[in-house]
Amino acid sequence: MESSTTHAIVQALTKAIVEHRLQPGTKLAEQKLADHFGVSRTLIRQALFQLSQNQLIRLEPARGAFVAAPSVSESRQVFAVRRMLETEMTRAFVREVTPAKIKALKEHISQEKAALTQGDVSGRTELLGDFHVHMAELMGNKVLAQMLGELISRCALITLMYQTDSGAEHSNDEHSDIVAALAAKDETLAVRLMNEHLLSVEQSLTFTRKIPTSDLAMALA
Amino acid sequence: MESSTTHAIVQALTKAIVEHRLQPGTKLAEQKLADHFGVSRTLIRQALFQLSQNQLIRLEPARGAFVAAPSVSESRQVFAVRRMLETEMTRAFVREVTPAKIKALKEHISQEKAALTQGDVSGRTELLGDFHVHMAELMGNKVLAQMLGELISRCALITLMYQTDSGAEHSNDEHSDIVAALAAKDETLAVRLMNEHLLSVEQSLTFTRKIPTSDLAMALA
DNA sequence: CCTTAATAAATTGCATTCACTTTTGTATAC
DNA sequence: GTATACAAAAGTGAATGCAATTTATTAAGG
Repeated sequence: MESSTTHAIVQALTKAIVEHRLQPGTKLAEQKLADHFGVSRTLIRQALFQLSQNQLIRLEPARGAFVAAPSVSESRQVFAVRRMLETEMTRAFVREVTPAKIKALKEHISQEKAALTQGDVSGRTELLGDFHVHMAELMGNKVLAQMLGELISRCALITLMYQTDSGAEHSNDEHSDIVAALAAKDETLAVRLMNEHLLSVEQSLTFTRKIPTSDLAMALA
Repeated sequence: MESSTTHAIVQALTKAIVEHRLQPGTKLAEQKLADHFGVSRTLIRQALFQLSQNQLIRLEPARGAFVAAPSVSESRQVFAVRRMLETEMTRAFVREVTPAKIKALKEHISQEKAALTQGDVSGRTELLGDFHVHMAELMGNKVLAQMLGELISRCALITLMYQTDSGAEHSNDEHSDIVAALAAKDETLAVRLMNEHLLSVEQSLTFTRKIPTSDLAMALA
Protein backbone atom coordinates (compact mmCIF):
# COMPACT_ATOMS: atom_id res chain seq x y z
CA MET A 1 0.00 0.00 0.00
CA GLU A 2 0.94 3.67 0.15
CA SER A 3 1.99 4.19 -3.40
CA SER A 4 4.81 6.53 -4.25
CA THR A 5 2.42 8.42 -6.50
CA THR A 6 0.33 9.46 -3.54
CA HIS A 7 3.47 10.45 -1.70
CA ALA A 8 4.57 12.63 -4.58
CA ILE A 9 1.22 14.40 -4.60
CA VAL A 10 1.41 14.96 -0.86
CA GLN A 11 4.89 16.40 -1.24
CA ALA A 12 3.84 18.71 -4.05
CA LEU A 13 0.82 20.00 -2.17
CA THR A 14 2.76 20.36 1.06
CA LYS A 15 5.37 22.42 -0.72
CA ALA A 16 2.73 24.59 -2.35
CA ILE A 17 0.97 25.20 0.95
CA VAL A 18 4.09 25.81 2.99
CA GLU A 19 5.44 28.15 0.33
CA HIS A 20 2.16 29.97 0.39
CA ARG A 21 1.46 29.40 -3.24
CA LEU A 22 -1.81 28.01 -2.05
CA GLN A 23 -3.26 30.50 0.37
CA PRO A 24 -5.05 29.49 3.56
CA GLY A 25 -8.72 28.88 2.89
CA THR A 26 -8.24 27.93 -0.74
CA LYS A 27 -10.55 25.16 -1.82
CA LEU A 28 -8.85 22.06 -3.17
CA ALA A 29 -11.34 20.46 -5.53
CA GLU A 30 -10.63 16.79 -6.11
CA GLN A 31 -11.27 16.65 -9.84
CA LYS A 32 -9.13 19.68 -10.58
CA LEU A 33 -6.24 18.21 -8.64
CA ALA A 34 -6.80 14.88 -10.37
CA ASP A 35 -6.62 16.54 -13.76
CA HIS A 36 -3.55 18.51 -12.78
CA PHE A 37 -1.64 15.47 -11.56
CA GLY A 38 -3.02 13.20 -14.24
CA VAL A 39 -4.42 10.63 -11.85
CA SER A 40 -7.83 9.58 -10.66
CA ARG A 41 -9.66 11.12 -7.74
CA THR A 42 -8.81 8.06 -5.70
CA LEU A 43 -5.18 9.03 -5.31
CA ILE A 44 -6.08 12.66 -4.72
CA ARG A 45 -8.40 11.67 -1.92
CA GLN A 46 -5.65 9.64 -0.30
CA ALA A 47 -3.29 12.58 -0.50
CA LEU A 48 -5.84 15.02 0.88
CA PHE A 49 -6.59 12.65 3.71
CA GLN A 50 -2.93 12.45 4.61
CA LEU A 51 -2.55 16.21 4.47
CA SER A 52 -5.49 16.59 6.80
CA GLN A 53 -3.73 14.33 9.29
CA ASN A 54 -0.77 16.70 9.13
CA GLN A 55 -3.17 19.57 9.77
CA LEU A 56 -2.15 21.34 6.60
CA ILE A 57 -5.64 21.15 5.18
CA ARG A 58 -9.08 20.89 6.70
CA LEU A 59 -11.68 18.44 5.43
CA GLU A 60 -15.29 19.47 5.73
CA PRO A 61 -17.86 16.73 5.24
CA ALA A 62 -19.50 16.85 1.83
CA ARG A 63 -17.89 20.24 1.23
CA GLY A 64 -14.35 19.39 0.37
CA ALA A 65 -10.79 20.22 1.33
CA PHE A 66 -9.47 23.66 2.21
CA VAL A 67 -5.98 24.87 2.96
CA ALA A 68 -5.79 25.21 6.73
CA ALA A 69 -5.92 28.63 8.32
CA PRO A 70 -4.61 28.04 11.83
CA SER A 71 -6.18 30.31 14.39
CA VAL A 72 -4.10 32.43 16.71
CA SER A 73 -4.90 30.18 19.63
CA GLU A 74 -4.01 27.05 17.70
CA SER A 75 -0.76 28.65 16.56
CA ARG A 76 0.21 29.42 20.13
CA GLN A 77 -0.54 25.82 21.09
CA VAL A 78 1.69 24.51 18.34
CA PHE A 79 4.53 26.72 19.47
CA ALA A 80 3.97 25.73 23.08
CA VAL A 81 4.34 22.08 22.16
CA ARG A 82 7.44 22.84 20.13
CA ARG A 83 9.02 24.56 23.12
CA MET A 84 8.21 21.57 25.32
CA LEU A 85 9.67 19.08 22.90
CA GLU A 86 12.67 21.08 21.86
CA THR A 87 13.88 22.25 25.24
CA GLU A 88 14.06 18.64 26.35
CA MET A 89 15.54 17.60 23.04
CA THR A 90 18.26 20.18 23.51
CA ARG A 91 18.92 18.93 27.01
CA ALA A 92 19.28 15.40 25.75
CA PHE A 93 21.41 16.51 22.83
CA VAL A 94 24.02 18.07 25.10
CA ARG A 95 24.34 14.84 27.01
CA GLU A 96 25.32 12.86 23.96
CA VAL A 97 26.97 15.48 21.83
CA THR A 98 29.86 14.49 19.56
CA PRO A 99 32.15 16.48 17.28
CA ALA A 100 30.54 14.87 14.25
CA LYS A 101 27.10 16.05 15.26
CA ILE A 102 28.34 19.58 15.85
CA LYS A 103 29.97 19.52 12.46
CA ALA A 104 26.75 18.41 10.79
CA LEU A 105 24.80 21.22 12.43
CA LYS A 106 27.38 23.79 11.48
CA GLU A 107 27.21 22.67 7.89
CA HIS A 108 23.47 23.04 7.97
CA ILE A 109 23.83 26.57 9.28
CA SER A 110 26.09 27.53 6.40
CA GLN A 111 23.47 26.22 4.02
CA GLU A 112 20.96 28.44 5.74
CA LYS A 113 23.30 31.39 5.37
CA ALA A 114 23.72 30.64 1.69
CA ALA A 115 19.98 30.59 1.14
CA LEU A 116 19.70 33.84 3.06
CA THR A 117 22.29 35.74 1.05
CA GLN A 118 20.82 34.42 -2.17
CA GLY A 119 17.43 35.64 -1.13
CA ASP A 120 16.03 32.18 -1.71
CA VAL A 121 12.73 32.87 0.03
CA SER A 122 11.17 29.50 -0.59
CA GLY A 123 14.16 27.44 0.53
CA ARG A 124 14.81 29.70 3.48
CA THR A 125 11.78 28.78 5.54
CA GLU A 126 12.36 25.14 4.81
CA LEU A 127 16.00 25.19 5.87
CA LEU A 128 15.35 27.17 9.01
CA GLY A 129 12.82 24.55 10.02
CA ASP A 130 15.00 21.67 8.98
CA PHE A 131 17.64 22.73 11.47
CA HIS A 132 15.40 21.54 14.25
CA VAL A 133 14.45 18.31 12.52
CA HIS A 134 18.10 17.72 11.81
CA MET A 135 18.87 17.93 15.50
CA ALA A 136 16.28 15.27 16.17
CA GLU A 137 17.69 13.04 13.46
CA LEU A 138 21.21 13.39 14.82
CA MET A 139 19.94 12.06 18.11
CA GLY A 140 18.89 8.93 16.31
CA ASN A 141 15.30 9.23 17.41
CA LYS A 142 13.10 8.77 14.36
CA VAL A 143 9.90 9.10 16.33
CA LEU A 144 11.01 12.47 17.60
CA ALA A 145 12.19 13.54 14.17
CA GLN A 146 8.90 12.70 12.50
CA MET A 147 6.82 14.34 15.18
CA LEU A 148 8.91 17.47 15.11
CA GLY A 149 8.77 17.48 11.33
CA GLU A 150 4.99 17.62 11.40
CA LEU A 151 4.98 20.39 13.97
CA ILE A 152 7.42 22.39 11.94
CA SER A 153 5.38 22.05 8.76
CA ARG A 154 2.49 23.54 10.66
CA CYS A 155 4.78 26.28 11.90
CA ALA A 156 5.84 27.10 8.37
CA LEU A 157 2.21 27.63 7.45
CA ILE A 158 1.65 29.71 10.57
CA THR A 159 4.76 31.75 9.99
CA LEU A 160 3.78 32.61 6.47
CA MET A 161 0.30 33.54 7.64
CA TYR A 162 1.23 35.85 10.46
CA GLN A 163 4.76 36.95 9.73
CA THR A 164 5.30 40.41 8.39
CA ASP A 165 9.03 40.92 8.65
CA SER A 166 10.67 37.57 8.43
CA GLY A 167 13.64 38.08 10.69
CA ALA A 168 15.29 35.17 8.99
CA GLU A 169 18.89 36.25 9.57
CA HIS A 170 17.94 36.64 13.18
CA SER A 171 16.96 32.97 13.31
CA ASN A 172 20.14 31.98 11.57
CA ASP A 173 22.22 33.80 14.18
CA GLU A 174 20.30 32.16 16.98
CA HIS A 175 20.93 28.77 15.47
CA SER A 176 24.63 29.55 15.54
CA ASP A 177 24.48 30.53 19.19
CA ILE A 178 22.64 27.33 20.05
CA VAL A 179 25.21 25.17 18.31
CA ALA A 180 28.01 27.01 20.11
CA ALA A 181 26.36 26.22 23.43
CA LEU A 182 25.87 22.61 22.40
CA ALA A 183 29.53 22.34 21.43
CA ALA A 184 30.50 23.77 24.80
CA LYS A 185 28.21 21.22 26.44
CA ASP A 186 26.60 24.02 28.36
CA GLU A 187 23.21 22.45 28.96
CA THR A 188 21.65 25.35 30.79
CA LEU A 189 22.72 27.87 28.20
CA ALA A 190 21.73 25.72 25.26
CA VAL A 191 18.29 25.09 26.67
CA ARG A 192 17.83 28.76 27.46
CA LEU A 193 18.90 29.79 23.98
CA MET A 194 16.61 27.28 22.32
CA ASN A 195 13.70 28.46 24.40
CA GLU A 196 14.42 32.09 23.65
CA HIS A 197 14.84 31.28 19.98
CA LEU A 198 11.42 29.69 19.75
CA LEU A 199 9.86 32.48 21.76
CA SER A 200 11.49 35.01 19.49
CA VAL A 201 10.11 33.31 16.39
CA GLU A 202 6.67 33.18 17.97
CA GLN A 203 6.79 36.80 19.06
CA SER A 204 7.95 37.94 15.66
CA LEU A 205 4.50 36.94 14.47
CA THR A 206 1.91 39.65 14.34
CA PHE A 207 -1.09 37.97 15.83
CA THR A 208 -3.05 41.12 15.27
CA ARG A 209 -5.10 40.04 12.30
CA LYS A 210 -3.61 41.77 9.41
CA ILE A 211 -4.12 38.49 7.66
CA PRO A 212 -5.80 38.50 4.28
CA THR A 213 -8.12 36.04 5.92
CA SER A 214 -10.06 33.87 3.58
CA ASP A 215 -12.29 32.82 6.41
CA LEU A 216 -15.40 34.92 6.19
CA ALA A 217 -16.52 34.42 9.75
CA MET A 218 -13.20 35.68 11.02
CA ALA A 219 -13.03 38.51 8.53
CA LEU A 220 -16.32 39.90 9.79
CA ALA A 221 -15.73 39.30 13.46
CA MET B 1 -15.01 14.28 3.77
CA GLU B 2 -13.96 12.04 6.61
CA SER B 3 -17.15 10.15 7.10
CA SER B 4 -18.19 9.02 10.52
CA THR B 5 -18.28 5.48 9.19
CA THR B 6 -14.55 5.50 8.59
CA HIS B 7 -14.02 6.93 12.03
CA ALA B 8 -16.07 4.17 13.58
CA ILE B 9 -13.97 1.55 11.81
CA VAL B 10 -10.77 3.22 12.96
CA GLN B 11 -12.05 3.27 16.51
CA ALA B 12 -13.06 -0.36 16.41
CA LEU B 13 -9.73 -1.48 15.00
CA THR B 14 -7.77 0.73 17.37
CA LYS B 15 -9.61 -0.76 20.30
CA ALA B 16 -9.02 -4.28 19.05
CA ILE B 17 -5.32 -3.65 18.54
CA VAL B 18 -4.73 -1.80 21.79
CA GLU B 19 -6.65 -4.45 23.70
CA HIS B 20 -4.54 -7.07 22.04
CA ARG B 21 -7.45 -8.86 20.48
CA LEU B 22 -5.55 -8.43 17.26
CA GLN B 23 -2.02 -9.55 17.88
CA PRO B 24 0.99 -7.78 16.44
CA GLY B 25 1.80 -9.08 12.99
CA THR B 26 -1.73 -10.15 12.21
CA LYS B 27 -2.65 -9.54 8.61
CA LEU B 28 -5.63 -7.29 8.06
CA ALA B 29 -7.08 -8.32 4.70
CA GLU B 30 -9.21 -5.61 3.19
CA GLN B 31 -12.03 -7.76 1.87
CA LYS B 32 -12.48 -9.61 5.14
CA LEU B 33 -12.67 -6.37 7.06
CA ALA B 34 -15.06 -5.00 4.44
CA ASP B 35 -17.33 -7.99 4.88
CA HIS B 36 -17.15 -7.76 8.65
CA PHE B 37 -18.08 -4.08 8.77
CA GLY B 38 -20.54 -4.34 5.90
CA VAL B 39 -18.88 -1.68 3.78
CA SER B 40 -16.79 -1.62 0.65
CA ARG B 41 -13.01 -1.86 0.56
CA THR B 42 -12.85 1.87 -0.07
CA LEU B 43 -13.74 2.76 3.51
CA ILE B 44 -11.56 0.00 4.87
CA ARG B 45 -8.59 1.37 2.98
CA GLN B 46 -9.22 4.83 4.39
CA ALA B 47 -9.33 3.41 7.89
CA LEU B 48 -6.18 1.34 7.39
CA PHE B 49 -4.41 4.35 6.03
CA GLN B 50 -5.31 6.40 9.07
CA LEU B 51 -4.21 3.62 11.40
CA SER B 52 -0.88 3.47 9.62
CA GLN B 53 -0.41 7.17 10.27
CA ASN B 54 -0.95 6.46 13.95
CA GLN B 55 1.66 3.72 13.67
CA LEU B 56 -0.75 1.10 14.91
CA ILE B 57 -0.48 -0.88 11.70
CA ARG B 58 2.15 -1.18 9.03
CA LEU B 59 1.35 -1.03 5.33
CA GLU B 60 3.54 -3.03 3.01
CA PRO B 61 3.23 -2.21 -0.69
CA ALA B 62 1.16 -4.77 -2.56
CA ARG B 63 1.26 -7.04 0.48
CA GLY B 64 -1.28 -5.50 2.74
CA ALA B 65 -1.76 -4.23 6.26
CA PHE B 66 -0.35 -5.84 9.38
CA VAL B 67 -0.79 -4.99 13.02
CA ALA B 68 2.34 -3.15 14.06
CA ALA B 69 4.99 -4.89 16.10
CA PRO B 70 7.10 -2.05 17.45
CA SER B 71 10.74 -2.97 17.80
CA VAL B 72 12.56 -2.53 21.06
CA SER B 73 14.46 0.44 19.70
CA GLU B 74 11.32 2.08 18.40
CA SER B 75 9.62 1.51 21.73
CA ARG B 76 12.43 3.22 23.56
CA GLN B 77 12.20 6.15 21.18
CA VAL B 78 8.48 6.49 21.82
CA PHE B 79 9.05 6.51 25.54
CA ALA B 80 11.88 8.99 25.18
CA VAL B 81 9.59 11.39 23.36
CA ARG B 82 6.92 10.92 25.96
CA ARG B 83 9.36 11.82 28.70
CA MET B 84 10.39 14.94 26.82
CA LEU B 85 6.85 16.07 26.26
CA GLU B 86 5.48 15.14 29.62
CA THR B 87 8.19 16.53 31.85
CA GLU B 88 7.67 19.91 30.25
CA MET B 89 3.93 19.47 30.32
CA THR B 90 4.14 18.81 34.05
CA ARG B 91 6.28 21.88 34.54
CA ALA B 92 3.75 24.01 32.71
CA PHE B 93 0.87 22.40 34.55
CA VAL B 94 2.24 23.43 37.94
CA ARG B 95 2.45 27.02 36.81
CA GLU B 96 -1.23 27.24 36.04
CA VAL B 97 -2.69 24.73 38.41
CA THR B 98 -6.14 25.35 39.87
CA PRO B 99 -8.25 23.50 42.44
CA ALA B 100 -10.67 22.48 39.70
CA LYS B 101 -7.94 20.83 37.68
CA ILE B 102 -6.64 18.95 40.69
CA LYS B 103 -10.15 17.79 41.42
CA ALA B 104 -10.59 16.53 37.87
CA LEU B 105 -7.36 14.55 38.05
CA LYS B 106 -8.27 13.07 41.41
CA GLU B 107 -11.58 11.93 40.03
CA HIS B 108 -9.80 10.29 37.17
CA ILE B 109 -7.54 8.47 39.58
CA SER B 110 -10.51 7.06 41.45
CA GLN B 111 -11.86 5.78 38.16
CA GLU B 112 -8.56 4.07 37.60
CA LYS B 113 -8.75 2.54 41.04
CA ALA B 114 -12.24 1.29 40.33
CA ALA B 115 -11.15 -0.38 37.14
CA LEU B 116 -8.23 -1.93 38.99
CA THR B 117 -10.28 -3.46 41.78
CA GLN B 118 -12.81 -4.73 39.29
CA GLY B 119 -10.07 -6.39 37.32
CA ASP B 120 -11.27 -4.61 34.21
CA VAL B 121 -8.19 -5.44 32.17
CA SER B 122 -9.32 -3.80 28.95
CA GLY B 123 -10.39 -0.54 30.51
CA ARG B 124 -7.38 -0.42 32.80
CA THR B 125 -4.74 0.23 30.18
CA GLU B 126 -6.96 2.81 28.56
CA LEU B 127 -7.60 4.71 31.78
CA LEU B 128 -3.98 4.66 32.86
CA GLY B 129 -3.05 6.22 29.55
CA ASP B 130 -5.92 8.66 29.59
CA PHE B 131 -4.58 10.19 32.79
CA HIS B 132 -1.78 11.73 30.79
CA VAL B 133 -4.04 12.88 27.97
CA HIS B 134 -6.38 14.33 30.53
CA MET B 135 -3.58 16.45 31.94
CA ALA B 136 -2.94 17.82 28.48
CA GLU B 137 -6.62 18.58 27.97
CA LEU B 138 -6.85 20.37 31.30
CA MET B 139 -4.10 22.66 30.12
CA GLY B 140 -6.34 23.65 27.24
CA ASN B 141 -3.79 22.65 24.64
CA LYS B 142 -5.57 20.54 22.06
CA VAL B 143 -2.46 20.13 19.94
CA LEU B 144 -0.60 18.69 22.88
CA ALA B 145 -3.53 16.48 23.82
CA GLN B 146 -3.83 14.97 20.38
CA MET B 147 -0.13 14.40 20.01
CA LEU B 148 0.13 12.80 23.40
CA GLY B 149 -2.92 10.70 22.63
CA GLU B 150 -1.23 9.20 19.62
CA LEU B 151 1.95 8.50 21.53
CA ILE B 152 -0.01 6.82 24.27
CA SER B 153 -1.89 4.59 21.85
CA ARG B 154 1.45 3.39 20.61
CA CYS B 155 2.54 2.87 24.20
CA ALA B 156 -0.52 0.77 24.87
CA LEU B 157 0.45 -1.50 22.03
CA ILE B 158 4.04 -1.62 23.23
CA THR B 159 3.01 -2.29 26.78
CA LEU B 160 0.84 -5.19 25.82
CA MET B 161 3.62 -6.59 23.68
CA TYR B 162 6.42 -6.46 26.18
CA GLN B 163 4.73 -6.34 29.54
CA THR B 164 4.65 -9.49 31.58
CA ASP B 165 3.48 -8.34 34.98
CA SER B 166 1.39 -5.27 34.48
CA GLY B 167 2.24 -3.32 37.61
CA ALA B 168 -0.96 -1.42 37.10
CA GLU B 169 -1.60 -0.55 40.74
CA HIS B 170 1.93 0.75 40.81
CA SER B 171 1.07 3.19 38.04
CA ASN B 172 -2.06 4.23 39.82
CA ASP B 173 -0.12 5.04 42.99
CA GLU B 174 2.39 7.03 41.02
CA HIS B 175 -0.40 9.04 39.44
CA SER B 176 -1.59 9.89 42.94
CA ASP B 177 1.84 11.04 43.98
CA ILE B 178 2.14 13.22 40.89
CA VAL B 179 -1.19 14.88 41.55
CA ALA B 180 -0.19 15.51 45.14
CA ALA B 181 2.95 17.26 43.95
CA LEU B 182 0.93 19.25 41.42
CA ALA B 183 -1.50 20.32 44.13
CA ALA B 184 1.42 21.43 46.30
CA LYS B 185 2.74 23.37 43.32
CA ASP B 186 6.08 21.69 43.83
CA GLU B 187 7.41 21.91 40.31
CA THR B 188 10.67 20.11 40.90
CA LEU B 189 9.04 17.22 42.68
CA ALA B 190 6.20 16.89 40.19
CA VAL B 191 8.58 16.82 37.26
CA ARG B 192 10.80 14.29 38.98
CA LEU B 193 7.87 12.06 39.83
CA MET B 194 6.52 12.20 36.29
CA ASN B 195 9.90 11.31 34.90
CA GLU B 196 10.34 8.45 37.30
CA HIS B 197 6.83 7.26 36.57
CA LEU B 198 7.50 7.04 32.86
CA LEU B 199 10.85 5.42 33.43
CA SER B 200 9.25 2.90 35.74
CA VAL B 201 6.64 2.01 33.14
CA GLU B 202 9.33 1.66 30.53
CA GLN B 203 11.53 -0.44 32.75
CA SER B 204 8.68 -2.70 33.72
CA LEU B 205 8.76 -3.90 30.14
CA THR B 206 10.73 -7.00 29.45
CA PHE B 207 12.61 -6.08 26.34
CA THR B 208 14.14 -9.51 26.29
CA ARG B 209 12.20 -11.02 23.44
CA LYS B 210 9.79 -13.34 25.09
CA ILE B 211 7.31 -11.94 22.65
CA PRO B 212 5.17 -14.40 20.71
CA THR B 213 6.63 -12.75 17.67
CA SER B 214 4.72 -13.23 14.47
CA ASP B 215 7.75 -12.14 12.52
CA LEU B 216 9.44 -15.27 11.28
CA ALA B 217 12.84 -13.77 10.63
CA MET B 218 12.96 -12.54 14.19
CA ALA B 219 11.57 -15.74 15.63
CA LEU B 220 14.32 -17.79 14.06
CA ALA B 221 17.14 -15.38 14.69
C1' DC C 1 -33.90 46.32 -7.42
C1' DC C 2 -33.48 43.03 -4.01
C1' DT C 3 -35.01 38.75 -1.96
C1' DT C 4 -36.53 34.09 -2.35
C1' DA C 5 -37.78 29.68 -4.70
C1' DA C 6 -36.81 26.34 -8.17
C1' DT C 7 -33.79 24.18 -11.16
C1' DA C 8 -29.37 22.84 -13.14
C1' DA C 9 -24.47 22.07 -12.64
C1' DA C 10 -20.77 20.69 -10.06
C1' DT C 11 -18.68 18.04 -6.33
C1' DT C 12 -18.28 14.72 -2.85
C1' DG C 13 -19.14 9.80 -0.75
C1' DC C 14 -19.00 5.28 -1.66
C1' DA C 15 -19.34 0.98 -4.32
C1' DT C 16 -17.96 -1.53 -8.12
C1' DT C 17 -14.76 -2.98 -11.64
C1' DC C 18 -10.50 -4.14 -13.95
C1' DA C 19 -5.41 -4.56 -14.04
C1' DC C 20 -1.50 -6.07 -11.84
C1' DT C 21 1.26 -8.21 -8.03
C1' DT C 22 1.99 -11.57 -4.70
C1' DT C 23 1.15 -15.92 -2.93
C1' DT C 24 -0.05 -20.66 -3.02
C1' DG C 25 -0.58 -25.08 -5.19
C1' DT C 26 0.81 -28.52 -8.68
C1' DA C 27 3.36 -30.80 -11.99
C1' DT C 28 7.65 -31.81 -14.21
C1' DA C 29 12.64 -32.33 -14.54
C1' DC C 30 16.79 -33.63 -12.36
C1' DG D 1 13.33 -36.87 -2.96
C1' DT D 2 14.32 -32.29 -3.94
C1' DA D 3 14.17 -28.34 -6.64
C1' DT D 4 12.48 -25.59 -10.32
C1' DA D 5 8.90 -23.93 -13.48
C1' DC D 6 4.42 -23.04 -14.29
C1' DA D 7 -0.47 -22.16 -13.37
C1' DA D 8 -4.33 -20.97 -10.41
C1' DA D 9 -6.03 -18.27 -6.62
C1' DA D 10 -6.08 -14.54 -3.68
C1' DG D 11 -5.28 -9.78 -2.74
C1' DT D 12 -3.91 -5.12 -3.51
C1' DG D 13 -3.67 -0.65 -6.58
C1' DA D 14 -6.13 2.44 -9.03
C1' DA D 15 -9.93 4.10 -12.30
C1' DT D 16 -14.64 4.47 -13.23
C1' DG D 17 -19.61 4.88 -12.30
C1' DC D 18 -23.57 6.15 -9.70
C1' DA D 19 -26.24 8.14 -5.84
C1' DA D 20 -26.53 12.01 -2.70
C1' DT D 21 -25.30 16.46 -1.23
C1' DT D 22 -23.83 21.00 -2.05
C1' DT D 23 -23.19 25.13 -4.86
C1' DA D 24 -24.36 28.04 -8.74
C1' DT D 25 -27.85 29.82 -11.89
C1' DT D 26 -32.16 31.30 -13.26
C1' DA D 27 -36.90 32.69 -12.54
C1' DA D 28 -40.58 34.50 -9.97
C1' DG D 29 -42.45 37.47 -6.47
C1' DG D 30 -42.44 41.47 -3.51
